[in-house]
Amino acid sequence: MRYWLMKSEPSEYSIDDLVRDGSTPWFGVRNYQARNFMRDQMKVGDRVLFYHSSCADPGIAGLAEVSVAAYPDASQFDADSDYFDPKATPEIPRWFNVEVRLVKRTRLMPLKELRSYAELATMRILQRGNRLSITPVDPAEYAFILKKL
DNA sequence: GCCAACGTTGGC
DNA sequence: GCCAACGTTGGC
Repeated sequence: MRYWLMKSEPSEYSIDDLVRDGSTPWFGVRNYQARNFMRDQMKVGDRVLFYHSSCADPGIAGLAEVSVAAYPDASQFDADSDYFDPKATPEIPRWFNVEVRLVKRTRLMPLKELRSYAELATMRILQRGNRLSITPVDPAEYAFILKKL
């Protein structure tokens, strides 16, 4: 089993939305590295840290798990969508998404707190210039975070 | 709103 | 295939 951190802007999709929906397709990722993680590595049952980004209180807001393996992201074919990609076709899709299911809402564990733990010093999300919206999390880092939540 | 970091685009 | 310009991310 692998562990991941997935960022979402709460103004777009928050932990409250996931509590309401139970599960959701993680569509709209338009970065190749993040796509490759979803398409090639994420498996049903993988654990996910749900992270709020680009907001007043960035941090980990809940736990989720991969509930459906990657399949072509429907929004790439939708001309009315912000995520439309004219170069993608159903025969040769370019973008994929998994689905994630809520495990539980947690307290908000702020970015500042994450930075305060020496145990998490090498976490991808904490490195300067990090922008990837989906990143692998080390099992030891995941276990440490779980203990602190 | 600012700005550093980084990915993508497109001309050559 | 290089690389400058441009756009986006995301914390502050």
